[in-house]
Amino acid sequence: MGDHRGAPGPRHRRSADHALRNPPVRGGLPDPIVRRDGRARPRGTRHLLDLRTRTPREGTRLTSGSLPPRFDPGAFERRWQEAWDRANLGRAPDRPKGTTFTVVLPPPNVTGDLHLGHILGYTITDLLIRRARMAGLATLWLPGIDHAGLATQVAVRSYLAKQGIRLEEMSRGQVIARVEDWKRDHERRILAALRAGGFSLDWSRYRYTMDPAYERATRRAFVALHQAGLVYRGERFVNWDPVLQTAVSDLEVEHAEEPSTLLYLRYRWADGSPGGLVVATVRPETIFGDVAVAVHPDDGRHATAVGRKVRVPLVDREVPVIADAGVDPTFGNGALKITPRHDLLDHEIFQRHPDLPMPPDVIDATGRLDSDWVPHRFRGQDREDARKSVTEALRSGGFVDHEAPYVHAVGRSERSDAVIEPRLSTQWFVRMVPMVPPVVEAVRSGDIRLYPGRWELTFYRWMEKVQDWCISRQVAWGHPIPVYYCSACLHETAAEEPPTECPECGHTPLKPDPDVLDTWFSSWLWPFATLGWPDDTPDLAHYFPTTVLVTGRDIMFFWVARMMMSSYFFQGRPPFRSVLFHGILRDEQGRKLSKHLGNAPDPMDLLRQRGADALRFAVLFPNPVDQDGCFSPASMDNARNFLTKVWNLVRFAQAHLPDGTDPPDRAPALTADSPLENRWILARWRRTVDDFEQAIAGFEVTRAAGLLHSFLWYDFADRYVEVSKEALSGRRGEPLRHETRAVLLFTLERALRLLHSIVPHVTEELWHAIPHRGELLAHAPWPRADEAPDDPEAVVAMEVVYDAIRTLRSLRAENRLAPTSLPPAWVRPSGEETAEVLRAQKSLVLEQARVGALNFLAGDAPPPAGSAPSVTPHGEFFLALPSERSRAERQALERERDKLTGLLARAEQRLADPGFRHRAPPEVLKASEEKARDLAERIRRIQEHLAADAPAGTG
RNA sequence: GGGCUCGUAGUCCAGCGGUGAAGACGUCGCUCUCACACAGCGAAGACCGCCGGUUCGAAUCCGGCCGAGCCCA
Repeated sequence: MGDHRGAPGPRHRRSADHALRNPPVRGGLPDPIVRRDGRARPRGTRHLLDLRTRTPREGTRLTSGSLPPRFDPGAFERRWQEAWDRANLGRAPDRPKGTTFTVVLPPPNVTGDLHLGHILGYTITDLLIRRARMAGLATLWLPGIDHAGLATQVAVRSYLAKQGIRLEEMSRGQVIARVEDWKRDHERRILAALRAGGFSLDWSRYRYTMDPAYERATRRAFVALHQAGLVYRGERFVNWDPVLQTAVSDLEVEHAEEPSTLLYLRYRWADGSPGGLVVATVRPETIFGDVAVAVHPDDGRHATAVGRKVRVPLVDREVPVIADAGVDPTFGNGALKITPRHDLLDHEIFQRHPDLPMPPDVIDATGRLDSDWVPHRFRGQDREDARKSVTEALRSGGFVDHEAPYVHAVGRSERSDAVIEPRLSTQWFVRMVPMVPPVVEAVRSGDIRLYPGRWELTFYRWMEKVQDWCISRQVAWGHPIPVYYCSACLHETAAEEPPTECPECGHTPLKPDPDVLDTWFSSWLWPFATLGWPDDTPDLAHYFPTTVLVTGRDIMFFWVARMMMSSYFFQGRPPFRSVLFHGILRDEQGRKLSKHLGNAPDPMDLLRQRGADALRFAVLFPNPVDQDGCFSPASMDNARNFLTKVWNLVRFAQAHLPDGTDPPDRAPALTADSPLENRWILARWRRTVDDFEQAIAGFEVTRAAGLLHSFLWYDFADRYVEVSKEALSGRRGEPLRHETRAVLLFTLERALRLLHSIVPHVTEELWHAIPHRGELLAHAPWPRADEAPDDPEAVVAMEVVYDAIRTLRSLRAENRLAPTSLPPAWVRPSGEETAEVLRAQKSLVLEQARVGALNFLAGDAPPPAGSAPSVTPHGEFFLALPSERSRAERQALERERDKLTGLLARAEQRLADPGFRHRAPPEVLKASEEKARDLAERIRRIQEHLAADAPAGTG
């Protein structure tokens, strides 16, 4: 690989060879919009899924090193991905020296394709990873995929169902073969998307939750927990999915309010006396499994009923009325039918009354009524149908006292949407409670930090009431539970490798457990199993604990919390130092992006049409990633516009940097003669780096992106580039031209380095178009703030200058002066400092405000005749007008006066308050007084100007 | 039932005790000025959800209400 290290330089890039290897994007059509004709272009017609991909104009890309005016991601993204691959960019060192920076990729499920939420998480991570790598840390970003047991089997199941194939009718082996086909297909697509996104992962360490080594880690974990008594098998109530016919964990059940009917059923007295006990239920179909009716012991209404017997409707079976404190006397009539096999609470009550008989299941694993206790006519009916027919039978039998609409929480299976059936069954569980304390302590003490911090509260709450975790699943796709049963002595053996004989009695062969493990039972080992655990590998020693986990907060409990538990149990250490939770992306109407709603753009389409960089920038900015942000066509346009801006900045620089310009190894040394703009842009750059680093330290990635956006666009492009054109032209002398070129190049090159962490391809392409040192931007050193000097004076002075420029430009526009005219202007500065700055930077104001002269008025000089005034905090400005004052100008003055009057009123009110004068800090008081004086003075001057030509008035 | 988050211009969103409430999209003028019309310059547009409280001072802190969403049972 060594001989291919060199990245393609500009020469390589321009070769026709490359143009051929990167043909125009598929489906590209010529752009029908006339580009240079602003008038013909329809306004506001932009679409996210704009399929009119631009065909690169022949010739533009291949001509003499100059970049076309717009960038075409299709022309270079692939090429740089390949260059990074050749340079082994993502490859982490085997023997790292110094600080390491490790992230494990939350492994995408092979269930389906990547969605925008993945792209968001990966973009954030790649930002952190590229930055760490450029900063010289030993950086590992470990990729992988998750077999996603149940979820994938369900996906395959519905895929097959569309072809009329029923998964239930296939053998276990056939199911696995089908799912493996599916997995291969989706793995390929996921990996293609990860590459297309430009994510700098270490592919040499790629892992899959079902590769043999990972399976071994999963078995080791199970056996170790089994030995520790933290994994056990038992008959307990579980959430049963009757469609998929498997148990699922509490987390896989989604609760929602659903309308139903509450039936008040009359259970007649067994002794034949009139009346009976009225029992309320929403599940009449379970009455066949009743073994008692319970009332609260303190419920006076039913005191005499306790101890008597009632008959279960429709079957006439006699059951006792019992008293139990578990009954909620406020529900229905306060009488509860006890169906111990189909309701958790009923089961608890049942257990406190040992004399009650244990009934059979009256609902089977498929959700149908079945058992000797069920009358023949109802057997085989599905729960929903049975509810209707049983209700009907109860009504016609006169058992329904009354009925009422009722809304109650119904649990549905996350995967099949089937209503969960509480079912007593024998399953494997993990005891969670003993695993909680070190995790809670880690978060409390800050050993693991959650970002944003507000999630801590939610995290603790869940931890406090965590329940045992049901980990066995009755499906084919997953890690087999490594337990083997002896048919002779009934001993169960948990072992990493199948034992040949029963360790208790020597019996052979042993029967393996038929179930598989919950997919999260392998995922919760991800941060260390991927690094080689259970072996004592160098990677584990070097790269664990990992640095940060970046993930959606929807899997906080499924995954993040459980990883912490497993890590403290198996490693005695946290799995990561920080967790960054990002939000869920929504569309413009605030809906979750989902395939089902059809509002989820496929990231691959966006990647192909708009490029990885635009997509990456769009998910980070402008909507904050830590909230449930909105992803809209506008964000994509915004990103594209910004990248075009950066692209053109480089084109500008290219045009002004002569061949042979030195690479910007350090910030240019400024002299006492250096112009304000050069001092200012370097100071602004320094502050931008500082702010960027501060934002990243708190994982505020949207703010970080925004800082670069506003620096490059508003400071660098709108101000610095405009201001420096004069110097770059050479009209202000060669020494200044030389210095300005150096400042321009330094600032732009450094900004590309920071920006590279977010939009790697376009920055890499641009970096190679300007003087630089090194083979790849991806390997360039991370900029440091202290490379450039701070210069607070320059920052303040530039603000004063630009206030003046804005004021004069505004006067021009309001008075509709011709763009070419160069009217003279006057200023009466409000203070000596302002006066000094404006005097020193006069030429800058003349140029940027397009005025012919800037004259300074003494404090008492009258306003120049025939001029438009504007009164600002920095002074009074006047612009010469060709004729009398315009109506627009008068209105602007009046508006300004009214606004200032309002402000003054507020300021005076504050100053009139004795409390304020006594309690406010002196500097605040002083500032307020100055402000009020300043406002009053400016209002006075505006009034003068208005009065000066009031009679004319007509403009 | 318990908990969390969010209500700021037409839209998105920043600010989180003293600001003339920042920015973007959109809107309206002017400009195809030799990096960029996917642009530049200028303009209009917000009593910061409502009601109380704390404070000399509240968009910002506290309480209540109303509205939107999410999580857990």
